[in-house]
Amino acid sequence: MEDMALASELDRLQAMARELGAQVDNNDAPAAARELCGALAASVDRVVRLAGSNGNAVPGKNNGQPRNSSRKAATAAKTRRQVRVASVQDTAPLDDGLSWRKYGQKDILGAPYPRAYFRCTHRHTRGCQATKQVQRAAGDPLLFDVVYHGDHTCSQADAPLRLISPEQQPPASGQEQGSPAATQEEMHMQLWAAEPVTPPMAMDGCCPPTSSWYQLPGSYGYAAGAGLGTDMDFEAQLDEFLNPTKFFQSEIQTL
DNA sequence: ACCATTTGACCTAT
DNA sequence: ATAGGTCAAATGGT
Repeated sequence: MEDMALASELDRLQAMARELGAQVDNNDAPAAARELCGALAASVDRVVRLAGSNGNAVPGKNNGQPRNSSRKAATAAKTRRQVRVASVQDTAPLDDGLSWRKYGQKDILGAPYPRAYFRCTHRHTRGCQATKQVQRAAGDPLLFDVVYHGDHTCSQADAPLRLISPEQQPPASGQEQGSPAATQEEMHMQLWAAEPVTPPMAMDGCCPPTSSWYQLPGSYGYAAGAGLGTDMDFEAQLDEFLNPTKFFQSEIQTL
């Protein structure tokens, strides 16, 4: 349907705008370029706003209406985190430094790339229920949408704060593991890394020590961005998109 | 031999 | 009926 195409295009636009923004940020580009980039971002913003508010329910976007309004969704409340990772390198597998085991892959309707399913390696040995899904963003093979759900109960916290020293340990993002306050909540976040040299890494954390997010090394540029095909809140996306200085932005919703 | 990945089948929700 | 998610046998690498 055309809504799908619209959403896809918007996602592409946002992705490209962010990519551009990162480029502009990383290399001290001329002021003109920055300005242009800002204008572009604003334009994309307006388009997204129009699309989202016109009653045009953008597929895959949660326009306020709880898609899973049934009690089933309530009972199945799980933590869920979305991360968008941009790899400027290429299609190298996302490596967040944590032990995941791939257990499936599916072609997703309307998506050019299949979705891969991973679970924690220690699922059986430690009963860790954490899983993640990785899918290439439509239109931009360098963008990966990574969705984590479930709490890591395994103490893979052996994996230290990898963000601090990327070359030693891949970065890991914090999660609310062991944080009871967050267990009933859904956390969406986009994380965007753009670094020409570093290998693509999804900064997830298998078993983060706290619910806070780690500081990111300068070599990574993070920007909030479009949650493509998932129930991202549009306004939140915009806020994040319009605040590139916020390296991180997370929102919490209940399913 | 062990472990991870691949991939078609199967299950479940819509 | 269809799509998304998971299982598990087959396969390959170390």
